[in-house]
Amino acid sequence: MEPIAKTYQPAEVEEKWYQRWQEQGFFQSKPNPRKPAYSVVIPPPNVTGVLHMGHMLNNTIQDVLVRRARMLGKEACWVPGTDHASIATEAKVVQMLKERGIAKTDLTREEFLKYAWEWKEKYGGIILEQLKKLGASCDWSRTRFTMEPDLTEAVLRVFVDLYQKGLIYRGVRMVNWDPQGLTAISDEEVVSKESQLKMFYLRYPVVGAEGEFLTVATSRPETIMADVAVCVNPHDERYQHLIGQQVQIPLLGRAIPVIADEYVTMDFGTGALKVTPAHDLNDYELGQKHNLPVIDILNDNGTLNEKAVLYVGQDRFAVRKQIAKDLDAAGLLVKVDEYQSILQTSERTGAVIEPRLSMQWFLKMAEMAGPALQVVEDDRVKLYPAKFKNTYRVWMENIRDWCISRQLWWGQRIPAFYLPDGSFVVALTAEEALEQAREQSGNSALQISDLRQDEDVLDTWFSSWLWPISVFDGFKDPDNADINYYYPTDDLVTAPEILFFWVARMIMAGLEYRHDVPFRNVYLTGIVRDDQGRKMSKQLGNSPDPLDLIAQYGADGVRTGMLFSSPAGNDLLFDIKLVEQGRNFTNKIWNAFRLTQGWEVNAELLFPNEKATEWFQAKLQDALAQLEDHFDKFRMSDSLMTVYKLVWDDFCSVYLEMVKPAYQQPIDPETLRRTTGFFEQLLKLLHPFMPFITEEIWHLLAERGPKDYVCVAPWPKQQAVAGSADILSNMDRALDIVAGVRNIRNQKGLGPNKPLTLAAKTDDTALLREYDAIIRKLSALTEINAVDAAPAASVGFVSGGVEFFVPLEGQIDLGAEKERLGKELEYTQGFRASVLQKLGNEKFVQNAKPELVEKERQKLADAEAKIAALEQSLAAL
RNA sequence: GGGAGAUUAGCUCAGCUGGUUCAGAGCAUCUGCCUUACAAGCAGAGGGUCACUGGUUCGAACCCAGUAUCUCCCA
Repeated sequence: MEPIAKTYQPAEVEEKWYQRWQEQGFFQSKPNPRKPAYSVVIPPPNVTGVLHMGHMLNNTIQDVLVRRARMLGKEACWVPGTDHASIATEAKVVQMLKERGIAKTDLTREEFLKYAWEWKEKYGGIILEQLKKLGASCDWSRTRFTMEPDLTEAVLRVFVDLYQKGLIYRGVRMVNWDPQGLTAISDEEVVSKESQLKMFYLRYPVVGAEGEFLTVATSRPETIMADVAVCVNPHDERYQHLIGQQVQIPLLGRAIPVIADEYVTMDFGTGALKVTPAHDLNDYELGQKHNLPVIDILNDNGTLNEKAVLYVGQDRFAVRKQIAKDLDAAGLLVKVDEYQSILQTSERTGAVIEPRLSMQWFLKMAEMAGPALQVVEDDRVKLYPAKFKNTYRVWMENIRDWCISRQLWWGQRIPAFYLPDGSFVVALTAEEALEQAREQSGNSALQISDLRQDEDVLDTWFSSWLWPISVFDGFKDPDNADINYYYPTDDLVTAPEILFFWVARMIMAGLEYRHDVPFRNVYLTGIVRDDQGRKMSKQLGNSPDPLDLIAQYGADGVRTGMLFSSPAGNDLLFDIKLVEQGRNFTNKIWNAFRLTQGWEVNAELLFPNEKATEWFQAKLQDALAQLEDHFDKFRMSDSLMTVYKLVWDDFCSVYLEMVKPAYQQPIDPETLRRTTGFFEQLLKLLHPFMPFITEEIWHLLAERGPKDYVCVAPWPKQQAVAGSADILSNMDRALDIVAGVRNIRNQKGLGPNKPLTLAAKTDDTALLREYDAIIRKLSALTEINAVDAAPAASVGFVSGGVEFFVPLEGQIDLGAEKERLGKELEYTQGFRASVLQKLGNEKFVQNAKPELVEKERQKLADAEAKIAALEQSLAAL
């Protein structure tokens, strides 16, 4: 047999096992009426994206849940896929074309889409391949894409349906315009950024009052050409005389009225607000209220149009700089202040958002929000951590209509068809549209070519909100076996930032189209940050490449590293040390395997390890119960930590040390059998976290049948161990004695193997006799004796209320020993005093639970025994 | 400006319905060890006025009020 490597080599085994799992079809799922279903849909990543640390965390958690469910005997189904990410993908395609010298405007829609699909075929799905490296146990045969034909059809049907229900409408609204992406985006796609801005103070000459000015503060001087009024607070004494007068727009000279409205804050700026309805939402509302006109001076791309009169064709930011100079030159600029404010930017392109009036499609939210809030309030959908329930409620109660149209080509084209007269019909196909159009217009001569389909596409989230239904073909075939079996799905793992974008809307769609929630539990992960708490980003360059990490530390190491510090909902401060710790853990497991692997069996030997195996069995069951509890509460890092400590501390540091034979000595068959059994149990518990190494060792540990993989092994069952509590506490006492001896070895600088003896001052020697072999083995003692008094020249310690002594001829510092015992005595006396005080308190004795009072009495008795013992020891010195 | 949450060891976090002298884990730290499974390791140790101030209670990290600081969401 080849020697086994001293350190675990993940690269060699990961590829192999992932391939075997797939060959065996372990990840593939189909409805099985004899098993309970467990389903998860992946939050579809952007089809052209690459794996980042956030994906790693998110998908590791999903895989842990799915693998455990599979082992629990459920029909586990994890559906993978990607979304088409319209803005992001279109931007990338536009960029690619630009590099080839092609402008989007040179292409027809069809030509552009051809390029886009080409791009998607080339780069799409890379991320799914990367997930395999992580070990993700998705059913790849079910991979879906939000723009594939079936899912597109689902989207269009839903659009038509909601339109017919009167929930979708078309209207002019102030939208968030992305001048770079050249599209409207929804409120949820706007990112507010704290920024240092400049506040310009401009003079507006008062009409008919030579030399008098009204000073207005604005951060956007380039929009003055779109001003239609200046507004002051009606109670502002400074401006009373101006209300109803007119002022001139600086440079431009156009006269606009001074109006009054309580909306204006008197102590912000100068208390005079320029009103620009076309370019600010609040101004728009103010304009509506006061019947003011709307002057839109911006083009789609953020340059000024001819309505601006000045600076036509220049970009808004260039104009801002220029106009400031020009105003200053004209003596109309009073001053410029720096101030902190919020800048709205596009989540997709990073461009500064322009509030802009335009015709868009909207989905009414009010009707759908009510039920979607209710199911979360009722815990029919549970959020983890629960604090997000509040956030969710606030949002749902203040929800606004959803702008679902995007001025892009990459996406599902809105199935609205315009008639020559400007009216429109909504239908799934052009043929149906034609039929409707003929009926609506009364013109039976209309042809398809007379209809013009809406140019816009639908928001990507308008596809993703259907995901839990559409991946199971629940729209195409609402009564099919898959949807009936897998829906509602069980758990959804995603980031809190898309709670509204996506989670809330999936709930709405689920209730609308399946009359049931889309999932029962939503686990919200935190954001992966670097060790300084900064969000990981490409720009900062503070994000490691996940695939490099896997190559370097192994997928199992990376997975556990990510989970070590990721309590639900909290951000994860990523530190490479965590991954190292994960890698070290794989190595620990590997070496435990090497140890047992090296044992030679001697069939003649008797079984000497009853106590040790009985204890580990109890310990394992204890840990299993804790583990189940953590899993039930979605406490992933606690689950992992429970297994980590069970394996490292209890199995490796204690159990294996208790049972392992002396160097080059053979082992008895029963110990080997039981140890191997324990190891198998541990591999099962470890498997969801560390799929690769566990599969590797599983197969090295024993000859396995063709279908015998830990990946599909049954999860250990909880079973009561008779006398478990005593077994555990007795061993704790024994191990505490071991620690006492080891501590003395350390303090006195004795080596770990120097033969020592131990004397115990007690009459109750039952425990010592029972655990004699274990204590002696773990602390390298030749013998343990019961004594009546402290042996001369010995160092002592107290454990479990009993005094122990290690005789050490000529190596004791009497003074230090006295001091130590004195401290111990002092502490114990203090402890007794506090217990006495409690027991002396009549109200305590009356009010507290009887078993609590009894416990206190026991503590008192223990303390008194200990004090007596310590006093004797001190006297003996 | 409105709302939510947080503040426990150097760091990241547990601490369930108040009840082991004011408390736990992992990592980090310190000390000693290359003791043939593992130095990616072993053994041991130290470390906290539970943000602050009051209150309720026989008893408070835990409940209440206020203060401070931080984070997130919304405007």
